[in-house]
Amino acid sequence: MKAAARIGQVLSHFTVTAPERGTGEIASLLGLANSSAHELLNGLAETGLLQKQAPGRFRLGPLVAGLAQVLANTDGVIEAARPVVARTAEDHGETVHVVTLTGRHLAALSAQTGNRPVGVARGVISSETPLHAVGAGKLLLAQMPTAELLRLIETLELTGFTDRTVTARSHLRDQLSMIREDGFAEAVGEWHRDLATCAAPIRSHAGVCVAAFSLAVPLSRYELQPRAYRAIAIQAADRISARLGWQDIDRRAGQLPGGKSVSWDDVA
Amino acid sequence: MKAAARIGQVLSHFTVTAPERGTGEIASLLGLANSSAHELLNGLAETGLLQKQAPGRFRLGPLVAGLAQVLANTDGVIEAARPVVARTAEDHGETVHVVTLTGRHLAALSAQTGNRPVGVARGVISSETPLHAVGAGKLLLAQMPTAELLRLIETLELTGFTDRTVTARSHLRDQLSMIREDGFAEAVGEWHRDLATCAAPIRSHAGVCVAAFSLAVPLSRYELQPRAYRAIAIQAADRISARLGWQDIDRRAGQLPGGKSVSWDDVA
DNA sequence: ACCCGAATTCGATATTACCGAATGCTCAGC
DNA sequence: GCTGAGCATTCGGTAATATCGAATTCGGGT
Repeated sequence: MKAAARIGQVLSHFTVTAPERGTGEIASLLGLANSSAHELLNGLAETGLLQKQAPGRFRLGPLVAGLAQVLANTDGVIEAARPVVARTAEDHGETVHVVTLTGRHLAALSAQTGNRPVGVARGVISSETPLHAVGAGKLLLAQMPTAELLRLIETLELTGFTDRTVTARSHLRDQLSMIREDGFAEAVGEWHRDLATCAAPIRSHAGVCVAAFSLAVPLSRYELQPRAYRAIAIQAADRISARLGWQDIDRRAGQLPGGKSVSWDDVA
Repeated sequence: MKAAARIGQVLSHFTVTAPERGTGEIASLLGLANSSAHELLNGLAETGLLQKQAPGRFRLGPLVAGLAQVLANTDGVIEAARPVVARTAEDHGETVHVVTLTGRHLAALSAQTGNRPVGVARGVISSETPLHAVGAGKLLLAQMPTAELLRLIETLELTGFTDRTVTARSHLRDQLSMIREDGFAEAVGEWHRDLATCAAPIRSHAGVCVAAFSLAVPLSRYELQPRAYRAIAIQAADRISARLGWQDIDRRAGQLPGGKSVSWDDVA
């Protein structure tokens, strides 16, 4: 396997639920010999991508934080989203995320917890979040090029978490095409019984969906006024899109032609 | 060269001032053939550490943002610093950083810009920041194990930026030993003529300095009340240290025995 | 003091990272 | 519309190194 892929795999195993890992742990997770994992991890620790806490205990390192600062300062989406995220979290007191898709996993570009006593932790959106059970996941799936999407769906593990979880592929496909037309996705009690999430697309100047604006709300509050949260998410996403230079010509008349997505990875 | 080190190098070349790079660019920066750089960059883009904007144009990718979120949720220092950073930036309106040392470069663990019309951008602290010309750099140097520090100083490029920059190694060494005793460092107009920075150590429960709390202020405001900023930095750093479990037994009586620093990398 | 599990070291082998030359692509100038 | 320059990209051969398994050391627990 290529070195870059290997290192990506290693780093991806450092998660919110397991932020510290050992040599043997990584070895078995990747199916490598302990000695190989040892060399990898220690190498990464020397460069600063990881940090050695104790012999054989590793965490993500300072270089990650540094790179993230660069990203936060230079990435158009994050930059444009910053004030809107802060404002929305402040105004409504709910947890807010800006999310993209990395391969088959979600990644939070920014996160802000609400200020209410009962609320959702910022950790809900991470690489471990099941795509099919949160609003942002569904929305981002719905924006993918159709061919690629169909291939991906086949390989997704549609774990059932509650009785509301969508576990049938056909059902998911139907939902996604509706979401693509609506420009809005929600998942109410589909992952955790007491969690509701919804999301709206953030579009670049070219009209391509580059991220999702996501709201995570305790179910008890969400079901009091679902329409309101829907409006909040869409409005916030549109505001960010506007800051990215998107001209909302005819939001109601229809979406982009055929949902065609331009990605340079498609040249394969 | 080892793969981990190579990849660290590549990523480190994506900076605030040059957030987007091309194949040939990286190749010449690392002294590789174009084809090698090509394979590296595209590999990284596939894993999500980088993002391909156009053929041959790369930026940091969503995986970096995701990892940073993990770090922000699980790293004790960042976690403990979050409220203090927010509070300090809010109260005084100045730009605030939490900084560590990665090899020979600074890395910002968190950053918050002030809200004043005239203020310092958050980008001041990055891997490109000269160690010897900002408070955080000096402070972190001063906390290093002595032997390692002396070796590092010899290899530092003490570029002169203004007439106040410390460019003599002997002068720097003297300053650093004072800083270690004081538990405070400042750099007034040593990098940019109109910039003042100061920093105080953040200590873990074991008393080891794990990061620096840094204040970046326009010189015009700083020189009005330098003592006040000093107090703010020290107080904030101490507050964070307290949240990390540090018992400040005798701050005035003296520092840690000999400034001995425990690092698992020292076993070499 | 002893033992057990896990990390680390070490040498042999297969993988792949690297290079240089040839090709393809995009854009600027004519 | 054509041509040329500067890139990125592809490809095959070679040298470097990632990987493995066994032996050793280290640290925590009894």
